[in-house]
Amino acid sequence: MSDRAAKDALFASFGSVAKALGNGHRAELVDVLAQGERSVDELASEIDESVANTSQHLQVLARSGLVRSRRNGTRVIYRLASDRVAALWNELCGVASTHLAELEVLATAYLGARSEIETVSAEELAARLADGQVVLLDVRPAREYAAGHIAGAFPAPLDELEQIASSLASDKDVVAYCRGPYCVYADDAVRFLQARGISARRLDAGFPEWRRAGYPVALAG
Amino acid sequence: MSDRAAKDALFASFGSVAKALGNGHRAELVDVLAQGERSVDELASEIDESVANTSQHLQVLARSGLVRSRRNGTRVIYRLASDRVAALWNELCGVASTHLAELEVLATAYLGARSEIETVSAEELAARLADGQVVLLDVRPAREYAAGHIAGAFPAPLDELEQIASSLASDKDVVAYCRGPYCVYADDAVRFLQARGISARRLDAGFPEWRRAGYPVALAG
DNA sequence: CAATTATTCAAGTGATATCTTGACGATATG
DNA sequence: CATATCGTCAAGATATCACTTGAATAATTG
Repeated sequence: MSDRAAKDALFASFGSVAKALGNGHRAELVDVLAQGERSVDELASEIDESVANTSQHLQVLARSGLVRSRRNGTRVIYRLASDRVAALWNELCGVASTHLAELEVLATAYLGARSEIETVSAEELAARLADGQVVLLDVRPAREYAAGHIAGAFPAPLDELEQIASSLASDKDVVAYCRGPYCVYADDAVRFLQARGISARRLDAGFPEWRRAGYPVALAG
Repeated sequence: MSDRAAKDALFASFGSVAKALGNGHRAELVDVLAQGERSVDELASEIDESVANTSQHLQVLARSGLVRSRRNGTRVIYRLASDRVAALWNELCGVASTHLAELEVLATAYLGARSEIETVSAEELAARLADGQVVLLDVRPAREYAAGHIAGAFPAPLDELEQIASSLASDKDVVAYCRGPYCVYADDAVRFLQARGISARRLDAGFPEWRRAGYPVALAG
C-alpha cells in the first residue's frame, strides 16, 4: 500500500468516529447514554424513533467503537464505551456552541429564553455544598438519580417537584441540575420554582460533567 | 415548532459539527491546520486532492464553524476557528485510538512498526529541557518551525537532517517531535538517527498538544 | 485593460446514508 | 413446545455526499 493510501485510510478511520457522531439521532443517543446504560427499546422511546432505526443507529455507534452492548435476557443493553466518549461529546458541544452562531437560536427555540435563569458553576456549587447552605435537586427521571447523582442531592423528578417545593426550607439556596447544559429539565424546574416564589438557580453543567471533573458523587451499587 | 422538532434541530446542529470532521480529507485538513494557517493551494497539495475539492471541503468546515478564512491578495488563507477545535480533534483521535481496534493496524501500515521507537512524555521532556541535557529537534517542514515551536528546539526538517546529525553532541539525549502522534516525521527522524548510531527518542505528542498543555513555546512575530 | 494566479461555483455522476417495512432470530415464559 | 417480547436483518425509496469537469469570479501584475 502506498503511503498516501495508508494515510487516507488512517484519517478515514479517525473520520469514521466523527461520522458516527455526525447525525442528530446518534448524537442524542450518546447524550442519553452519558446518563447511564439503556436498552434499545428505552433509547428508541427517548429519541422518538422506531426501534429498528434506533437499533441501526446504535450499531453504527458500536462499529465506530463509541458504544458497547450486552444482552440481558431478551434485552440488549447499550452503554458508552468509556467516559472518554462522554468527554468527547461534551467537547463537541462546547465547540459547537462557541463557533456555530445558529446554535444559540436553536437552543433558545428548544429551551426557551434563559435570561432569567441564573446559573451556578460546579466550583461554586461544590463549595456551597460543603457549607451546607444549599439544597440541591436532581431533576432528572428517577432512574437516572438512582444510577448515580451528585453527593448530597435530593431526588426531585419534575413530576414530583410540586410536593418537594412545598417542603423546601426558605432559608437555603436552591440549585437544580439535570443531564447537561442543553437539557430542559433544570430550566423547567427553576421556572416552576420561581413561579412559586422560590428563587432557584441551575448548575451550568450536568451530572456527567460533574462526575468527570472529579467532584463528589453517589453511585449505584 | 414542537419540542421534538426543536430538539431534533438542536442535536442535528451538534451533529453537523461532528459530520464536518466525519470525512478523512476534512479530518486531515484540520490536522494540518492545527500546525498553522494555510492557503487553499497549500492545503490541496498537502492532502493530495484537487484544489476544487479541497475548497469545497474547506467550505464545509467553515459552515460548521470549525475554520475561518481571510483573503490575502489572490490567496485565501484558512485557519482553525480556535484552539478548541484542535483540542476537539485531539480528543477525537484519542477516543478513536482507544476504542477502534482497526486503528492500530492502520497506524502501523502508515507509520511502520513503532516497537523500536522510544517515546518521551511532554512532562519528562519539559523537565529535561530545563536541565539542558537534551537536544530537541523540530523535524517538521521549516515553515511550521517558523510559525511556532517548542522553546529551545532546533529546526531540523527531514531533508536537512543529515547535516544536522553530524553536528550533534554525543553526550546529550536527542528527542524529535513533529505534528502529532500520527505524524511520520518524528518516526522517520528517529529511525534515521538510529541508523547512524545516534540514539534518539520521539515526543509522544506534537507541537499543538505541547502548546495547548501550556508548556513553553516560541511563536512567530 | 489584458493576462495571470488563486479560488469558488455549478452541474452531473456514482456512492453512501437514512428511514420504512416486513421478516427473521434469540431469549424467556406458560 | 407454543407464544410473546425484544432486537436485528434485508430490501427498497429518497436524500445527501464526494469527486470531477469546466466555467465564473477576485485580486494582482505587466
